[in-house]
Amino acid sequence: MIARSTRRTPPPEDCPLDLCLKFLASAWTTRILWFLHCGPRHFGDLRRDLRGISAKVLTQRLRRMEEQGLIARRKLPTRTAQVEYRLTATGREFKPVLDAMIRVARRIRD
Amino acid sequence: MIARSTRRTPPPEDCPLDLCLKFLASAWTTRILWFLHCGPRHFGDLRRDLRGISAKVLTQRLRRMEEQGLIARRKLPTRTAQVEYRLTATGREFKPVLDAMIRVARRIRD
DNA sequence: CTGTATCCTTTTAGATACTG
DNA sequence: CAGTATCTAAAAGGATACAG
Repeated sequence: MIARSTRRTPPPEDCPLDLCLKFLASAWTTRILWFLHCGPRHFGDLRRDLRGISAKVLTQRLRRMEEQGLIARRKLPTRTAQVEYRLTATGREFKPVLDAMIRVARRIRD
Repeated sequence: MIARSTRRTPPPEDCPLDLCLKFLASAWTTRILWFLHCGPRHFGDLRRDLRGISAKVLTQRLRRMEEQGLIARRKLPTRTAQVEYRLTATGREFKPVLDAMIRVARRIRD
């Protein structure tokens, strides 16, 4: 016997999973997506949503997500500086993943 | 007008998303789950599956996943030391999340 | 084959102070 | 309100050598 194994071969390395993970690499990123699914939110709203996140890190995550095309940034023409973030069409594509995460979490918790 | 905002309030902080993220925090973890969904695999098989992972990091991830109850470790009674890792029932619960990740990745890629 | 031990780098994040 | 700047810490990961 020469063949070293008859085990099933794993999926190819170009698995789309890797692509998805490039987007969800940070725990904060996933949470930001979640909160924006409720609708557009201001920078300050997100800071309150994501209790504990620092302004620096929030800015970093938002900039990254903007580069990736997940969210869009818009300055509001208000008196005091205000900025609104909203999901792009691409960003909305992740909803099924978040829903699946929530479902499995509930099952494990119970 | 005193209320500072009429914006939708975000979901409660005990969102199950956080629980799920505790499991999928590492990119390697998600990939390991994926490969184990094909069936039980040896330590060396996983090293080849996860091209680029070091033995140290693979061990770290596997130990952590074992503690979390995602996988089970079993020493095989072979002549040379061999260890098999397989998903637990809890580990299998994550399949829908992985599937959703793959679907969105494919949509974004195209 | 399945790890452990060391050392080092990168990424992520927190704290704090400050600005337009 | 929405950031920037700076410094620091913790976590994740890589490389290499070595062990049972």
